Amino acid sequence: MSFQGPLIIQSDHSFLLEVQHPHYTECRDFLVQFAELVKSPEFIHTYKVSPLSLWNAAALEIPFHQIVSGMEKFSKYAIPSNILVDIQEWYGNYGKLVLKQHVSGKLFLQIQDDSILERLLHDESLKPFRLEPIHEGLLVAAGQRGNIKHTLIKIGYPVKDLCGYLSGESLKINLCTIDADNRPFQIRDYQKDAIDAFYHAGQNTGGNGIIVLPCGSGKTIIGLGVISQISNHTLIITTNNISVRQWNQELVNKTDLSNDKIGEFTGQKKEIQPITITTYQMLTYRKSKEDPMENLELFTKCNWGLIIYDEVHLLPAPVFRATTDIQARRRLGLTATLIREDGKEDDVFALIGPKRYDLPWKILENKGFIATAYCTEYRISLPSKTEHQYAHASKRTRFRIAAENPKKTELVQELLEQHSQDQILVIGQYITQLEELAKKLKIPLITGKTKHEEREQLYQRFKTGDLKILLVSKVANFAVDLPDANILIQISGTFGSRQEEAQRLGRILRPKQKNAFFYTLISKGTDEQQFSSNRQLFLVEQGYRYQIQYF
DNA sequence: TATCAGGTAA
DNA sequence: AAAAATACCTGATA
Repeated sequence: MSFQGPLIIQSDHSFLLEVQHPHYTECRDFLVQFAELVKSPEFIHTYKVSPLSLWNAAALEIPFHQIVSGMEKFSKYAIPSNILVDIQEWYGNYGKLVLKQHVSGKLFLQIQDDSILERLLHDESLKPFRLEPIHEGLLVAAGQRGNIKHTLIKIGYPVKDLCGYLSGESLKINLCTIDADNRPFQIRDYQKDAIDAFYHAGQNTGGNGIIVLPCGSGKTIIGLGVISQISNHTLIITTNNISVRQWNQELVNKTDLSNDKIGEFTGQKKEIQPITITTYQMLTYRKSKEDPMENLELFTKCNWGLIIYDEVHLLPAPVFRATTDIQARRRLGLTATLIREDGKEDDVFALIGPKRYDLPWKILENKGFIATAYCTEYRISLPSKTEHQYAHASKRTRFRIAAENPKKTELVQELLEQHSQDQILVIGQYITQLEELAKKLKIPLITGKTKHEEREQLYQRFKTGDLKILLVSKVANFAVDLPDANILIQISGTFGSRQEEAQRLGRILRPKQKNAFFYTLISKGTDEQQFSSNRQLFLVEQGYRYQIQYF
């Protein structure tokens, strides 16, 4: 073949992709199905395949031959022989271990591959389970359903769990065709697809797993759809109180459920109803480390037919432990990124489930469901005085000095003038930096300390367009009720959080007539530049290109 | 009954 | 490697 592919596949499982190549986009869309982007400098992007990335591909039923033929099509050179062997093994490992109910009342771990069986029998970490070898597999105590899956994934073997689910208390729920505000309501095609993917993955009874969708694409709607399809008592767990209220509103607004069937279990209210919405903190609260988690015990007694984990990428460690014990309940995880900066992706995979549905951001953009966004990274030199300070600073304080580069103020001013007709959010990481900027530019600032009443007032003024610029701290990461804007200027952010960057871009993606612009400001040649490129990885993977400017 | 300050956790 | 925000509780105040 005379075709020179854009992809260099290396034997260390890294895939190098040429950005300038005419087939770049096509190849990127192919790679994101089973690989993860780890580096994205200007000309060559590095992807890596891992067992987990291939298990997710296998769970999504992306055919293996499609992965191989894609690699052959895009590869510039011959594919190293170990790569094909490795990815086939990883991909193939999903589904090799199947967990089923056994007549004895125990669980049957079916293993078709004798060499795997042999390995498991001698593995130290499996000793405590006292597994009993029988024909074609092992018997496991019924109470160990979660633990065994968790332990096995840590040694490289994902389990396909076919033990089924408890039916849960039933409750008829239907979605409305006209919402409470008298507007027609219809579920979108991709939302329907996501609901179906989840439902059919569990032997057509609704199963377990994760749906990944961009910010602003209506994840709550998908939650409602799944609830109505399963029509069982449901526990919804979210990250904060505002989000609890939002779920409640959406349920009232778009389903035929009466108010008294929906309960909020938070610091303010302690209701448990057929549909109960609570927070992760409430669930795992205890007075001291020695006390039991009373709320959790309270909830495990209920006969839920479905548990929804909102923003599943933020799921805290104690909830993992709790989830281990409720493997017989249907579980739906919702998220925009699925990336965790703490590397616990495999815990999510084992205990909540594999990815069942994923929709690239650019596809939604093309269909007009989210706004077209342009990202720019401004690299700003340090003033000579600060440069000197930076050079002599300890590694700890360096990041902060770079983040608080005083020249950022000038650029912010310039950008504000350029976009005088737009709704602009300025987001920063450090309160002192934000306060200074607020004073200099005479813009209102919202931080964690701002009273709720004052926040609402500012949000309201911003919504009506009376106020065109708003300065916000990290509250923006959690504030679900933050009004929409079309320009976002990021003056500093958390070390290398890909998740945060994605969330922030999501702030300006609600569809509107105007295009969205995302500016991220960093100090040239400092540690901040390194962190910044890490932050951008997820969005680059999704097809966003950061234009580099110098200031 | 509601709201606020203060402390703790993760 | 570090700062900020959140949500829980308790107890005081109105």
